[in-house]
Amino acid sequence: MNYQKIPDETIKRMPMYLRAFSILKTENQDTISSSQLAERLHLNPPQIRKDLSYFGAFGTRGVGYPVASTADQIRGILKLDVPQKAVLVGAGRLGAAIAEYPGFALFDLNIAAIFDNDPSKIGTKIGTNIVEDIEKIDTIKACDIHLAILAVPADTAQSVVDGLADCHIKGILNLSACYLAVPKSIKVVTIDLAMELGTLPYYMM
Amino acid sequence: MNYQKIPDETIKRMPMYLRAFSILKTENQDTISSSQLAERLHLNPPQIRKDLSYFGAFGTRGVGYPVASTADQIRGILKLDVPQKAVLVGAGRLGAAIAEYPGFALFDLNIAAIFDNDPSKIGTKIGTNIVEDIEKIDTIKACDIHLAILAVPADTAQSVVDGLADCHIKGILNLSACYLAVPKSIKVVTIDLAMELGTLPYYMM
DNA sequence: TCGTGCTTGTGAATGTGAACGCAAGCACGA
DNA sequence: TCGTGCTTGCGTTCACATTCACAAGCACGA
Ligand SMILES: NC(=O)c1ccc[n+]([C@@H]2O[C@H](COP(=O)([O-])OP(=O)(O)OC[C@H]3O[C@@H](n4cnc5c(N)ncnc54)[C@H](O)[C@@H]3O)[C@@H](O)[C@H]2O)c1
Ligand SMILES: NC(=O)c1ccc[n+]([C@@H]2O[C@H](COP(=O)([O-])OP(=O)(O)OC[C@H]3O[C@@H](n4cnc5c(N)ncnc54)[C@H](O)[C@@H]3O)[C@@H](O)[C@H]2O)c1
Repeated sequence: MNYQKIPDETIKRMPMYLRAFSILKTENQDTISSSQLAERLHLNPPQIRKDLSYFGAFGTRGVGYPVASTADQIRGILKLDVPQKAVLVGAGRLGAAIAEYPGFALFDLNIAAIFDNDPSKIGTKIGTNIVEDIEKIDTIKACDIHLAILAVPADTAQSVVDGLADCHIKGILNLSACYLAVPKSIKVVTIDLAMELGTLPYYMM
Repeated sequence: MNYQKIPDETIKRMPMYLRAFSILKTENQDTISSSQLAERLHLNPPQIRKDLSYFGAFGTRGVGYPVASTADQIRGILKLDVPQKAVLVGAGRLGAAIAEYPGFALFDLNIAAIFDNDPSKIGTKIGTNIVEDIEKIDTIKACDIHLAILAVPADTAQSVVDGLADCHIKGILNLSACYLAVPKSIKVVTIDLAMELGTLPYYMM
């Protein structure tokens, strides 16, 4: 048994690799070397080789990585080889932008349901979904949905999460500026745009 | 001279500390210990002490950190002690959500101008700003604006950035999924929501 | 004025990830 | 069939970040 823990940083880069390989496929390039790929992504070639080698030997020495099959491998690793459904909670400004964003399709991630608690929003259509009442969040249990995107105000985020935890949700993308307490079985990624913008002035001369 | 390079990871946490201290101030708590703060932010106490100590000794042994003055110190470190203006390029779905988001105010970050290239958007009002023609991006040179938020399609992002580089912009928050080539004087932070969501299925059992 | 208790500040140790350099080994042509 | 050139895979080294452990030192009360 040659088990080795895979660095989180490697996992974070995998979708970038998948995107690159997907694009290469549309360009009809059938192999790519680590140095060519590194140039595209602005990484170092050894970084890419090490990352991919954590999951096995995908490349051919002297040639490079076969585009199509490596893309399939990465999709399998990330569990993106089957379409994944996500629920969006919070149909506000940011939620609406996300609901209409076509860019998730590249990863076969689909927003399959939208919930809000504002009566004026419930029943309206955003993208291909009708906004439903957050009280009925239980209905997603029957829908094979395991991802959630959270675009509600920070002070209500925790209560929404508590509800999601009972609905087989296993991954949450949290867009509000708060810590979320979740059972260990749920993975949370928090993105706080204001905080990211707040670091920038520091680097100015 | 006791110069020491400050870890990037420390800088990333500073806005979090600033937010916490700002909130504590509104709660009329005048000192806080590293362990109390750690509990709020779900960090380890030594992490907080080390981070803050990179910038000097703000705390009092036996007591903790004085809320008001430490907040001021952090604001100074992050250059958020003076209001910072940002320009938003791309008044689409995501851009509009950001333009109307009040959460930047906590850090005294203000969106002072919005640009787009779509004639149907130019002239319309979003939040407190009128959308202007991207051709006139030069006008920001006179406005003391050094931050930019980029919410344009990935394939036009680089051309917009080339224009911004001539306009005294020193920091860019890039929301599209692409690498941006910039002079060394400009700091870029890229956030790709699709990529972040794409990592989540990996962690599912 | 002095002692006690508490929390900071910080060097040292540990852990984690990035970069390097080279042996392994496939493809291809002679 | 064998040699050459190229690129991977990976052990090792290096750099960075986190955690630990404890001395330093302020506040407060006796
Ligand atoms: N808009 C941005 O650019 C931006 C930037 C950074 C962070 N954020 C964060 O993203 C989150 C959403 O931002 P927004 O601008 O879309 O806010 P918003 O107020 O426009 O939308 C919030 C939505 O959540 C709904 N909601 C409130 N409580 C709910 C509940 N208990 N259950 C279900 N739905 C509920 C509201 O009805 C509303 O539709 C906030 O936490 C905000 O801090 C937004
Ligand atoms: N909406 C989301 O949830 C989401 C999520 C992740 C990433 N993104 C990324 O953010 C960016 C914007 O997304 P969006 O959903 O707002 O797209 P959008 O198409 O709604 O908006 C893009 C805007 O940019 C403008 N534009 C195009 N070229 C321009 C130019 N040269 N100069 C100035 N303006 C120009 C367009 O007129 C449009 O108003 C895209 O790169 C997208 O990939 C969006």
